[in-house]
Amino acid sequence: MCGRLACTLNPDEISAKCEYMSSKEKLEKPEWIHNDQEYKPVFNGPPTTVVAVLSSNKNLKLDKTSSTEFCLIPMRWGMLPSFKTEATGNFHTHNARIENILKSNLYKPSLMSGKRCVIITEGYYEWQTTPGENLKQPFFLYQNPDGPKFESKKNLIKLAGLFNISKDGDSVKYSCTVLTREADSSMAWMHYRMPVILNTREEVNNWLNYEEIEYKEAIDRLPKYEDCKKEFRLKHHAVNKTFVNNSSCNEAKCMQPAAAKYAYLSTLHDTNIQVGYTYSCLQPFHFRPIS
DNA sequence: CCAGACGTTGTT
DNA sequence: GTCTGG
DNA sequence: CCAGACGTTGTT
DNA sequence: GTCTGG
Repeated sequence: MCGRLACTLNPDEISAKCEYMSSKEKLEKPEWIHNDQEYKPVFNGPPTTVVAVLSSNKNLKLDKTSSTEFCLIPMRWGMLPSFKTEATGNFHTHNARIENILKSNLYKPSLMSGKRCVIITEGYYEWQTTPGENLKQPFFLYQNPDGPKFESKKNLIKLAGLFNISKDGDSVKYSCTVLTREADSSMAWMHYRMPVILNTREEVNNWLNYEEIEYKEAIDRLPKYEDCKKEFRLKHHAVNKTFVNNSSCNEAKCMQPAAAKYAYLSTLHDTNIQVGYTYSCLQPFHFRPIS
């Protein structure tokens, strides 16, 4: 899941939509930190794309700290392990299972050093697989009260993640990964995993404020999709597979609604999902069937 | 002791 | 089939 | 996530 | 770096 995303807002728009309550009880817009990676708006971004990431500024190993408590910083999506220095090969992870992060050698160092972050997206893509058929229908998932009018009132989807800082020759590279968990029953028809989504300021603060909230507590406080308010539930529509499947096609048409290629998909799924809705033919997969 | 792994995804 | 690159 | 490569020789 | 397996 969560292997392709979109974020078409410019840096200033993102900052405005990431306003948070500071420790002085004031609303603050996070300042952008500049490194040698560069965030650019993206319509169809695969792992390795540079994404906008919100983090506490205190664990970023900066020469000077930013003027805001939280800040935005460009990071490579696809976390490089902390134990690799220099040319890291291609060992990276763009998703991290929340079930595994506490016992994993890869993620424990990030958790222990407070490298918790929020990956800023406008939406993400998911490919629905159908058992027994070699067909995959891509969908775009997003939070936009106006539906698919991408020009106005864009709402962001904030994904809980972890990050790392690794040496890359003479420079320093920031990289991050998105936490995933089993999909809620209303989402399972599309895919059996989903990202951990943060909606409220409190949820964002719980995850980023690593000095006040230690990692085990922070993980416990991560919200479950099935508990989120109706206004935060994701919308979706089918998208054009010819465009979206090709990660080199970084164009707005990737996000546009398209007819699902197969009749059963368009009749059952080409509407916004309802809370509690389950598509009985596509239960979550399991690694091994019980029985 | 040293060597080698360290991850997710999909999927039946 | 499996790895790399986008 | 998907798409595309998957190789050697000789050498400006 | 740190844990597991030999």
